[in-house]
Amino acid sequence: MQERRFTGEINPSMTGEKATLKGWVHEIRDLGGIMFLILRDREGFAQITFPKKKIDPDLLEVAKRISRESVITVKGTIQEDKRAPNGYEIIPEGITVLNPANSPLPLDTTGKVGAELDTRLDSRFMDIRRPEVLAIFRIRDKVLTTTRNFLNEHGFIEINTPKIVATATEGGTALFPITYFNREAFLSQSPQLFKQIMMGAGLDRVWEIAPIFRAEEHDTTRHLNEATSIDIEASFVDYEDVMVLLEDLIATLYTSVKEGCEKSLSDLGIDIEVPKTPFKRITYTEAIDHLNGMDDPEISEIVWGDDLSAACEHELGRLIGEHYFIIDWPTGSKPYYTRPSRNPEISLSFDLMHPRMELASGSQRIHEVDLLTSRIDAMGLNPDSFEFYLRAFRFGMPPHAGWGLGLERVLMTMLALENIREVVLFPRDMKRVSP
RNA sequence: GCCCGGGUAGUGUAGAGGCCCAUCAUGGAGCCCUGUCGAGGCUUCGACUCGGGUUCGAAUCCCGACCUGGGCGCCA
Repeated sequence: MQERRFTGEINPSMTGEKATLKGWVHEIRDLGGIMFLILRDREGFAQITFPKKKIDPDLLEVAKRISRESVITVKGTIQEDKRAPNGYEIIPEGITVLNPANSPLPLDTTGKVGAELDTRLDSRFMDIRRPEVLAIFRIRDKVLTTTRNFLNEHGFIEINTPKIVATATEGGTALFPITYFNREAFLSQSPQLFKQIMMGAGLDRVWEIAPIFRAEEHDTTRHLNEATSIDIEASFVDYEDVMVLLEDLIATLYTSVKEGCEKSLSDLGIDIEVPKTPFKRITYTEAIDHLNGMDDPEISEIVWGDDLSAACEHELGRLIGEHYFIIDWPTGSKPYYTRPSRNPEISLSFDLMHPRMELASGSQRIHEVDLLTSRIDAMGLNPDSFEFYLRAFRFGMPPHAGWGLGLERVLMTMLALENIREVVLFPRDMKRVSP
Protein backbone atom coordinates (compact mmCIF):
# COMPACT_ATOMS: atom_id res chain seq x y z
CA MET A 1 0.00 0.00 0.00
CA GLN A 2 1.68 3.18 -1.14
CA GLU A 3 0.02 6.52 -0.71
CA ARG A 4 1.56 9.90 -1.08
CA ARG A 5 2.90 11.33 2.16
CA PHE A 6 4.37 14.67 3.11
CA THR A 7 7.88 14.58 4.53
CA GLY A 8 6.52 15.97 7.77
CA GLU A 9 4.30 12.93 8.22
CA ILE A 10 7.18 10.49 8.37
CA ASN A 11 9.26 9.71 11.43
CA PRO A 12 11.97 7.17 12.35
CA SER A 13 9.55 4.88 14.16
CA MET A 14 7.98 4.02 10.80
CA THR A 15 11.05 1.99 9.82
CA GLY A 16 10.25 -0.74 7.34
CA GLU A 17 7.09 0.89 6.03
CA LYS A 18 6.77 1.78 2.38
CA ALA A 19 6.17 5.41 1.47
CA THR A 20 5.57 7.48 -1.62
CA LEU A 21 6.87 11.03 -1.56
CA LYS A 22 6.29 13.72 -4.14
CA GLY A 23 8.20 16.92 -4.33
CA TRP A 24 11.18 18.85 -5.68
CA VAL A 25 14.82 17.83 -5.88
CA HIS A 26 16.44 20.21 -3.46
CA GLU A 27 19.99 18.91 -3.74
CA ILE A 28 21.95 15.91 -4.87
CA ARG A 29 25.16 14.98 -3.09
CA ASP A 30 27.11 12.27 -4.80
CA LEU A 31 29.92 10.93 -2.64
CA GLY A 32 31.08 8.16 -4.92
CA GLY A 33 29.95 4.96 -3.29
CA ILE A 34 26.86 6.57 -1.84
CA MET A 35 24.55 9.26 -3.15
CA PHE A 36 22.02 11.39 -1.34
CA LEU A 37 19.05 13.10 -2.95
CA ILE A 38 17.24 15.63 -0.80
CA LEU A 39 13.55 15.81 -1.64
CA ARG A 40 11.66 18.89 -0.56
CA ASP A 41 7.93 19.37 -0.19
CA ARG A 42 5.69 21.86 1.60
CA GLU A 43 6.39 20.30 4.96
CA GLY A 44 10.14 19.93 4.85
CA PHE A 45 12.86 17.64 3.57
CA ALA A 46 13.49 13.94 3.26
CA GLN A 47 16.76 12.27 2.43
CA ILE A 48 16.67 9.63 -0.27
CA THR A 49 19.78 7.46 0.11
CA PHE A 50 21.38 5.45 -2.69
CA PRO A 51 23.98 2.96 -1.45
CA LYS A 52 25.34 2.34 -4.94
CA LYS A 53 26.29 -1.30 -4.56
CA LYS A 54 22.90 -2.28 -3.19
CA ILE A 55 20.66 -0.27 -5.44
CA ASP A 56 19.29 -1.12 -8.86
CA PRO A 57 21.77 0.37 -11.38
CA ASP A 58 18.96 1.59 -13.63
CA LEU A 59 17.41 3.46 -10.73
CA LEU A 60 20.76 4.99 -9.91
CA GLU A 61 21.20 6.06 -13.51
CA VAL A 62 17.81 7.83 -13.47
CA ALA A 63 18.61 9.54 -10.18
CA LYS A 64 22.01 10.78 -11.32
CA ARG A 65 20.48 12.54 -14.29
CA ILE A 66 17.80 14.49 -12.40
CA SER A 67 18.39 18.24 -12.41
CA ARG A 68 17.86 20.29 -9.27
CA GLU A 69 14.30 21.52 -8.68
CA SER A 70 12.79 18.85 -10.92
CA VAL A 71 9.52 17.39 -9.68
CA ILE A 72 9.72 13.71 -8.77
CA THR A 73 7.87 10.85 -7.18
CA VAL A 74 9.91 8.54 -4.99
CA LYS A 75 8.70 5.18 -3.74
CA GLY A 76 10.78 3.48 -1.14
CA THR A 77 11.22 2.07 2.32
CA ILE A 78 11.54 4.17 5.42
CA GLN A 79 14.72 3.38 7.28
CA GLU A 80 15.68 4.72 10.66
CA ASP A 81 19.25 6.00 10.66
CA LYS A 82 20.66 8.43 13.14
CA ARG A 83 23.14 9.68 10.54
CA ALA A 84 20.26 10.99 8.38
CA PRO A 85 19.00 14.56 8.86
CA ASN A 86 15.59 13.77 10.36
CA GLY A 87 16.67 10.48 11.87
CA TYR A 88 15.31 8.57 8.90
CA GLU A 89 15.99 8.13 5.22
CA ILE A 90 14.22 6.58 2.28
CA ILE A 91 15.81 3.66 0.43
CA PRO A 92 14.31 4.09 -3.03
CA GLU A 93 12.69 1.39 -5.08
CA GLY A 94 11.34 3.62 -7.81
CA ILE A 95 11.78 7.17 -9.00
CA THR A 96 9.69 8.97 -11.58
CA VAL A 97 10.56 12.37 -12.95
CA LEU A 98 7.19 14.07 -13.29
CA ASN A 99 8.69 17.20 -14.76
CA PRO A 100 12.34 18.13 -15.19
CA ALA A 101 13.56 21.62 -14.26
CA ASN A 102 15.69 23.65 -16.66
CA SER A 103 19.15 24.80 -15.77
CA PRO A 104 20.49 27.21 -14.73
CA LEU A 105 17.98 28.06 -12.03
CA PRO A 106 16.94 31.70 -11.65
CA LEU A 107 17.62 31.53 -7.92
CA ASP A 108 19.37 29.32 -5.44
CA THR A 109 16.84 27.55 -3.23
CA THR A 110 19.39 26.13 -0.83
CA GLY A 111 20.42 29.39 0.78
CA LYS A 112 24.07 29.17 -0.26
CA VAL A 113 23.86 32.35 -2.31
CA GLY A 114 21.53 35.22 -1.59
CA ALA A 115 19.37 37.05 -4.09
CA GLU A 116 18.07 40.58 -4.21
CA LEU A 117 14.37 41.15 -3.61
CA ASP A 118 13.88 42.29 -7.18
CA THR A 119 15.42 39.09 -8.54
CA ARG A 120 13.37 37.06 -6.10
CA LEU A 121 10.11 38.73 -7.07
CA ASP A 122 10.81 38.16 -10.76
CA SER A 123 10.95 34.44 -9.98
CA ARG A 124 8.62 34.42 -7.03
CA PHE A 125 7.47 30.83 -7.69
CA MET A 126 10.99 29.66 -7.00
CA ASP A 127 11.66 32.13 -4.21
CA ILE A 128 8.71 30.69 -2.29
CA ARG A 129 10.26 27.24 -2.47
CA ARG A 130 12.78 28.49 0.06
CA PRO A 131 11.51 27.42 3.50
CA GLU A 132 12.07 30.82 5.12
CA VAL A 133 9.92 32.47 2.45
CA LEU A 134 7.22 29.82 2.57
CA ALA A 135 7.14 30.36 6.33
CA ILE A 136 5.99 33.96 5.84
CA PHE A 137 3.01 32.83 3.81
CA ARG A 138 2.10 30.08 6.20
CA ILE A 139 2.05 32.70 8.95
CA ARG A 140 0.03 35.02 6.75
CA ASP A 141 -2.52 32.21 6.38
CA LYS A 142 -2.58 31.72 10.14
CA VAL A 143 -3.14 35.42 10.74
CA LEU A 144 -6.01 35.54 8.25
CA THR A 145 -7.68 32.41 9.60
CA THR A 146 -7.33 33.61 13.18
CA THR A 147 -8.76 37.00 12.29
CA ARG A 148 -11.78 35.44 10.61
CA ASN A 149 -12.44 33.15 13.55
CA PHE A 150 -11.96 35.97 16.03
CA LEU A 151 -14.39 38.30 14.30
CA ASN A 152 -16.88 35.52 13.79
CA GLU A 153 -16.80 34.66 17.46
CA HIS A 154 -17.40 38.30 18.29
CA GLY A 155 -20.61 38.36 16.27
CA PHE A 156 -19.30 40.08 13.16
CA ILE A 157 -20.77 39.34 9.75
CA GLU A 158 -18.48 39.08 6.77
CA ILE A 159 -19.33 41.36 3.88
CA ASN A 160 -17.95 42.02 0.42
CA THR A 161 -18.00 45.56 -0.88
CA PRO A 162 -17.35 46.73 -4.43
CA LYS A 163 -13.81 47.37 -5.56
CA ILE A 164 -14.96 49.40 -8.53
CA VAL A 165 -16.38 52.67 -7.30
CA ALA A 166 -17.59 55.97 -8.68
CA THR A 167 -16.15 58.33 -6.08
CA ALA A 168 -13.23 58.64 -3.75
CA THR A 169 -13.85 57.59 -0.17
CA GLU A 170 -11.83 60.30 1.42
CA GLY A 171 -11.15 62.73 -1.34
CA GLY A 172 -7.52 63.08 -0.34
CA THR A 173 -5.66 60.09 -1.60
CA ALA A 174 -4.83 59.40 -5.21
CA LEU A 175 -7.01 56.84 -6.95
CA PHE A 176 -6.43 54.57 -9.89
CA PRO A 177 -8.87 55.59 -12.60
CA ILE A 178 -10.30 52.87 -14.78
CA THR A 179 -12.55 52.83 -17.78
CA TYR A 180 -15.94 51.46 -16.81
CA PHE A 181 -17.79 51.06 -20.10
CA ASN A 182 -18.06 54.67 -21.20
CA ARG A 183 -17.60 56.21 -17.80
CA GLU A 184 -14.74 56.91 -15.48
CA ALA A 185 -14.57 54.86 -12.32
CA PHE A 186 -11.90 54.06 -9.77
CA LEU A 187 -10.41 51.18 -7.89
CA SER A 188 -11.58 51.35 -4.30
CA GLN A 189 -9.21 52.86 -1.77
CA SER A 190 -11.25 51.67 1.21
CA PRO A 191 -14.52 49.92 2.06
CA GLN A 192 -15.24 52.76 4.49
CA LEU A 193 -18.42 54.16 2.99
CA PHE A 194 -19.95 50.78 2.28
CA LYS A 195 -19.28 49.31 5.67
CA GLN A 196 -20.90 52.38 7.23
CA ILE A 197 -23.91 51.96 4.98
CA MET A 198 -24.18 48.42 6.37
CA MET A 199 -24.61 49.95 9.81
CA GLY A 200 -27.62 51.74 8.38
CA ALA A 201 -28.71 48.41 6.93
CA GLY A 202 -28.85 46.97 10.43
CA LEU A 203 -26.07 44.37 10.17
CA ASP A 204 -24.76 45.80 13.43
CA ARG A 205 -21.23 44.40 13.20
CA VAL A 206 -19.42 43.71 9.92
CA TRP A 207 -15.98 42.88 8.68
CA GLU A 208 -14.20 42.60 5.40
CA ILE A 209 -10.73 41.49 4.42
CA ALA A 210 -10.03 42.79 0.94
CA PRO A 211 -7.57 44.62 -1.24
CA ILE A 212 -7.39 48.39 -1.20
CA PHE A 213 -5.81 50.42 -3.96
CA ARG A 214 -3.84 53.62 -3.56
CA ALA A 215 -2.26 55.45 -6.45
CA GLU A 216 0.14 57.37 -4.24
CA GLU A 217 3.60 57.79 -5.63
CA HIS A 218 5.35 56.67 -2.53
CA ASP A 219 8.33 54.45 -2.80
CA THR A 220 9.20 53.07 0.61
CA THR A 221 9.67 49.76 2.37
CA ARG A 222 6.33 50.11 4.15
CA HIS A 223 3.92 51.14 1.37
CA LEU A 224 2.11 49.17 -1.30
CA ASN A 225 -0.18 50.36 -4.05
CA GLU A 226 -2.31 47.28 -3.52
CA ALA A 227 -2.61 46.26 0.11
CA THR A 228 -4.91 44.08 2.18
CA SER A 229 -7.13 45.80 4.67
CA ILE A 230 -8.86 44.18 7.61
CA ASP A 231 -11.88 46.39 8.18
CA ILE A 232 -14.56 46.32 10.83
CA GLU A 233 -17.52 48.54 11.68
CA ALA A 234 -19.82 48.12 14.68
CA SER A 235 -23.04 49.81 15.80
CA PHE A 236 -24.08 51.05 19.21
CA VAL A 237 -20.48 51.10 20.41
CA ASP A 238 -17.95 53.83 20.95
CA TYR A 239 -14.38 54.14 19.82
CA GLU A 240 -13.00 52.76 23.07
CA ASP A 241 -14.99 49.56 22.46
CA VAL A 242 -13.46 49.05 19.04
CA MET A 243 -9.99 49.85 20.38
CA VAL A 244 -10.39 47.04 22.91
CA LEU A 245 -11.50 44.73 20.12
CA LEU A 246 -8.47 45.73 18.07
CA GLU A 247 -5.91 45.21 20.82
CA ASP A 248 -7.50 41.86 21.67
CA LEU A 249 -7.27 40.85 18.03
CA ILE A 250 -3.59 41.82 17.83
CA ALA A 251 -2.76 39.84 20.97
CA THR A 252 -4.79 36.88 19.67
CA LEU A 253 -2.91 36.94 16.37
CA TYR A 254 0.47 36.90 18.10
CA THR A 255 -0.63 34.06 20.36
CA SER A 256 -1.95 31.95 17.52
CA VAL A 257 1.22 32.42 15.47
CA LYS A 258 3.48 31.78 18.42
CA GLU A 259 1.63 28.60 19.34
CA GLY A 260 0.54 27.38 15.92
CA CYS A 261 3.47 28.26 13.67
CA GLU A 262 6.48 27.02 15.60
CA LYS A 263 8.13 25.45 12.58
CA SER A 264 7.60 28.53 10.42
CA LEU A 265 9.01 30.80 13.11
CA SER A 266 12.01 28.54 13.43
CA ASP A 267 12.47 28.52 9.63
CA LEU A 268 12.52 32.31 9.83
CA GLY A 269 14.92 32.16 12.75
CA ILE A 270 12.79 34.34 14.97
CA ASP A 271 10.79 34.20 18.15
CA ILE A 272 7.85 36.50 18.83
CA GLU A 273 6.52 37.96 22.02
CA VAL A 274 2.79 38.35 22.56
CA PRO A 275 2.04 42.00 23.33
CA LYS A 276 0.32 42.66 26.65
CA THR A 277 -3.14 44.18 26.65
CA PRO A 278 -4.42 46.75 27.25
CA PHE A 279 -2.10 48.78 25.05
CA LYS A 280 -0.96 52.18 26.26
CA ARG A 281 -3.08 55.07 25.09
CA ILE A 282 -1.56 58.47 24.71
CA THR A 283 -3.43 61.43 23.37
CA TYR A 284 -2.23 63.25 20.33
CA THR A 285 -1.72 66.33 22.51
CA GLU A 286 0.48 64.39 24.95
CA ALA A 287 2.48 63.08 22.02
CA ILE A 288 3.05 66.60 20.71
CA ASP A 289 4.09 67.79 24.19
CA HIS A 290 6.64 65.01 24.38
CA LEU A 291 7.97 65.64 20.88
CA ASN A 292 8.27 69.39 21.50
CA GLY A 293 10.65 68.60 24.34
CA MET A 294 13.12 66.73 22.15
CA ASP A 295 16.50 68.08 21.06
CA ASP A 296 16.28 67.15 17.40
CA PRO A 297 14.68 70.16 15.67
CA GLU A 298 13.18 67.87 13.04
CA ILE A 299 11.06 66.38 15.80
CA SER A 300 10.64 69.23 18.27
CA GLU A 301 9.36 71.77 15.78
CA ILE A 302 6.14 69.91 15.21
CA VAL A 303 3.09 72.02 15.98
CA TRP A 304 -0.33 70.94 17.19
CA GLY A 305 -2.40 69.97 14.17
CA ASP A 306 0.44 68.53 12.10
CA ASP A 307 0.51 64.90 11.09
CA LEU A 308 3.29 62.93 12.73
CA SER A 309 6.32 62.54 10.50
CA ALA A 310 8.22 59.28 10.29
CA ALA A 311 10.86 60.70 12.65
CA CYS A 312 8.14 61.58 15.18
CA GLU A 313 6.63 58.10 14.96
CA HIS A 314 10.05 56.59 15.57
CA GLU A 315 10.65 58.79 18.60
CA LEU A 316 7.31 57.79 20.12
CA GLY A 317 8.02 54.17 19.30
CA ARG A 318 11.36 54.44 21.05
CA LEU A 319 9.68 56.07 24.07
CA ILE A 320 6.93 53.49 24.45
CA GLY A 321 8.65 50.41 23.03
CA GLU A 322 5.52 48.33 22.41
CA HIS A 323 2.14 48.54 20.70
CA TYR A 324 0.22 51.67 21.69
CA PHE A 325 -2.65 53.89 20.64
CA ILE A 326 -2.43 57.56 19.80
CA ILE A 327 -5.93 58.86 20.50
CA ASP A 328 -7.92 62.06 20.13
CA TRP A 329 -6.37 63.46 16.98
CA PRO A 330 -7.11 66.96 15.72
CA THR A 331 -10.39 66.84 13.85
CA GLY A 332 -8.76 68.51 10.89
CA SER A 333 -6.21 65.76 10.41
CA LYS A 334 -8.80 62.99 10.15
CA PRO A 335 -11.34 62.20 7.43
CA TYR A 336 -14.73 63.93 7.34
CA TYR A 337 -16.63 60.95 8.78
CA THR A 338 -14.64 61.12 12.03
CA ARG A 339 -16.72 62.27 14.95
CA PRO A 340 -15.58 65.39 16.81
CA SER A 341 -15.61 65.32 20.61
CA ARG A 342 -17.29 67.94 22.78
CA ASN A 343 -14.28 70.07 21.90
CA PRO A 344 -14.79 70.34 18.14
CA GLU A 345 -11.06 70.68 17.52
CA ILE A 346 -10.45 67.16 18.83
CA SER A 347 -11.90 64.01 17.31
CA LEU A 348 -12.82 60.64 18.79
CA SER A 349 -10.14 58.88 16.82
CA PHE A 350 -7.15 56.64 17.22
CA ASP A 351 -4.20 55.14 15.41
CA LEU A 352 -2.81 51.80 16.48
CA MET A 353 0.96 52.02 16.44
CA HIS A 354 3.74 49.49 16.46
CA PRO A 355 7.04 51.06 17.54
CA ARG A 356 8.11 50.93 13.90
CA MET A 357 4.98 52.31 12.20
CA GLU A 358 1.24 52.83 12.09
CA LEU A 359 -0.82 49.65 11.80
CA ALA A 360 -4.43 50.78 11.95
CA SER A 361 -6.62 53.77 12.30
CA GLY A 362 -10.17 54.10 13.45
CA SER A 363 -12.71 56.30 15.09
CA GLN A 364 -16.15 57.00 16.31
CA ARG A 365 -18.11 57.99 13.20
CA ILE A 366 -20.53 60.80 12.62
CA HIS A 367 -24.05 59.38 12.35
CA GLU A 368 -26.01 62.64 11.99
CA VAL A 369 -26.51 63.54 8.35
CA ASP A 370 -26.37 67.33 8.82
CA LEU A 371 -23.06 67.24 10.63
CA LEU A 372 -21.67 64.75 8.13
CA THR A 373 -22.75 66.91 5.18
CA SER A 374 -21.17 70.00 6.65
CA ARG A 375 -17.93 68.11 7.37
CA ILE A 376 -17.76 66.89 3.75
CA ASP A 377 -18.31 70.44 2.64
CA ALA A 378 -15.69 71.79 5.05
CA MET A 379 -13.11 69.36 3.64
CA GLY A 380 -13.65 70.90 0.23
CA LEU A 381 -15.54 67.93 -1.17
CA ASN A 382 -18.86 68.02 -2.96
CA PRO A 383 -21.64 66.42 -0.88
CA ASP A 384 -23.57 65.67 -4.08
CA SER A 385 -21.05 63.04 -5.09
CA PHE A 386 -21.60 61.33 -1.73
CA GLU A 387 -25.36 61.16 -2.09
CA PHE A 388 -25.40 57.35 -2.27
CA TYR A 389 -23.67 57.37 1.12
CA LEU A 390 -25.59 60.19 2.77
CA ARG A 391 -28.95 58.61 1.90
CA ALA A 392 -28.22 55.84 4.38
CA PHE A 393 -27.89 58.45 7.12
CA ARG A 394 -31.34 59.96 6.60
CA PHE A 395 -33.40 56.91 7.47
CA GLY A 396 -32.08 55.65 10.77
CA MET A 397 -28.33 55.37 11.14
CA PRO A 398 -27.16 54.08 14.52
CA PRO A 399 -24.12 55.45 16.32
CA HIS A 400 -21.13 53.42 15.22
CA ALA A 401 -17.36 53.10 15.24
CA GLY A 402 -14.78 51.07 13.38
CA TRP A 403 -11.26 50.67 12.13
CA GLY A 404 -9.10 49.49 9.29
CA LEU A 405 -6.00 47.44 9.95
CA GLY A 406 -3.22 46.87 7.43
CA LEU A 407 -2.60 43.14 7.20
CA GLU A 408 0.83 43.50 5.60
CA ARG A 409 1.99 45.91 8.28
CA VAL A 410 0.87 43.55 11.01
CA LEU A 411 2.88 40.79 9.39
CA MET A 412 6.02 42.79 8.69
CA THR A 413 6.16 44.15 12.22
CA MET A 414 5.32 40.79 13.80
CA LEU A 415 8.06 39.06 11.82
CA ALA A 416 10.53 41.96 12.01
CA LEU A 417 10.85 42.09 8.22
CA GLU A 418 12.52 45.08 6.63
CA ASN A 419 10.39 45.32 3.51
CA ILE A 420 6.61 45.09 3.28
CA ARG A 421 6.96 43.38 -0.11
CA GLU A 422 8.25 40.30 1.70
CA VAL A 423 4.77 39.51 3.00
CA VAL A 424 2.94 39.81 -0.33
CA LEU A 425 3.08 37.06 -2.94
CA PHE A 426 3.07 39.46 -5.87
CA PRO A 427 3.53 42.97 -4.53
CA ARG A 428 2.35 45.98 -6.48
CA ASP A 429 4.40 49.11 -6.23
CA MET A 430 5.22 52.04 -8.48
CA LYS A 431 7.78 50.03 -10.36
CA ARG A 432 6.16 46.63 -10.46
CA VAL A 433 2.92 45.37 -11.98
CA SER A 434 4.23 41.98 -13.09
CA PRO A 435 4.31 39.18 -12.20
C1' G B 1 7.44 64.79 -6.28
C1' C B 2 12.50 65.87 -3.83
C1' C B 3 17.41 64.01 -2.26
C1' C B 4 21.28 60.27 -2.23
C1' G B 5 23.20 55.45 -4.04
C1' G B 6 23.69 51.21 -7.55
C1' G B 7 23.60 48.25 -12.52
C1' U B 8 29.98 43.02 -13.62
C1' A B 9 28.54 35.13 -15.60
C1' G B 10 21.96 31.94 -13.89
C1' U B 11 22.67 33.92 -8.58
C1' G B 12 25.63 36.82 -5.01
C1' U B 13 30.19 39.54 -5.26
C1' A B 14 35.77 41.85 -6.10
C1' G B 15 37.21 45.94 -9.00
C1' A B 16 38.78 53.48 -7.91
C1' G B 17 42.23 54.90 -16.01
C1' G B 18 47.03 50.37 -18.29
C1' C B 19 48.34 45.26 -13.13
C1' C B 20 41.50 42.78 -16.40
C1' C B 21 40.69 38.74 -23.40
C1' A B 22 38.08 40.76 -15.26
C1' U B 23 38.25 38.22 -8.59
C1' C B 24 35.90 34.92 -5.41
C1' A B 25 31.74 31.98 -4.14
C1' U B 26 27.57 29.44 -5.78
C1' G B 27 25.87 27.06 -10.18
C1' G B 28 26.34 23.94 -15.06
C1' A B 29 29.43 20.04 -17.56
C1' G B 30 33.17 16.19 -16.52
C1' C B 31 36.49 13.15 -13.33
C1' C B 32 37.79 11.10 -8.15
C1' C B 33 35.58 9.77 -3.53
C1' U B 34 30.71 4.88 1.02
C1' G B 35 27.48 8.92 5.55
C1' U B 36 26.78 13.71 3.18
C1' C B 37 23.64 17.36 5.75
C1' G B 38 26.72 24.93 2.99
C1' A B 39 30.22 17.59 1.70
C1' G B 40 35.42 17.58 -0.19
C1' G B 41 39.37 17.45 -4.23
C1' C B 42 40.69 18.30 -9.52
C1' U B 43 39.42 20.09 -14.69
C1' U B 44 36.24 23.11 -17.44
C1' C B 45 32.09 26.68 -18.91
C1' G B 46 29.85 31.27 -18.14
C1' A B 47 29.54 38.44 -17.22
C1' C B 48 31.31 44.43 -17.47
C1' U B 49 22.75 47.27 -18.96
C1' C B 50 22.35 50.20 -23.60
C1' G B 51 23.86 54.58 -26.59
C1' G B 52 27.10 58.67 -27.01
C1' G B 53 31.64 61.23 -25.26
C1' U B 54 36.80 62.14 -22.91
C1' U B 55 41.60 59.48 -23.41
C1' C B 56 47.13 56.63 -26.62
C1' G B 57 44.12 53.42 -23.41
C1' A B 58 37.52 52.93 -20.03
C1' A B 59 34.22 47.84 -16.07
C1' U B 60 36.54 52.28 -13.88
C1' C B 61 35.73 59.35 -15.78
C1' C B 62 31.51 62.50 -18.22
C1' C B 63 26.41 62.86 -20.61
C1' G B 64 21.71 60.51 -21.85
C1' A B 65 18.25 56.42 -21.71
C1' C B 66 16.49 52.21 -19.30
C1' C B 67 16.46 49.27 -14.90
C1' U B 68 17.17 49.27 -9.67
C1' G B 69 18.18 50.22 -3.87
C1' G B 70 17.39 53.65 0.16
C1' G B 71 15.65 58.21 2.76
C1' C B 72 12.00 62.04 2.90
C1' G B 73 7.42 63.92 1.38
C1' C B 74 2.68 62.23 0.37
C1' C B 75 -0.56 58.43 2.48
C1' A B 76 -8.20 55.25 6.30
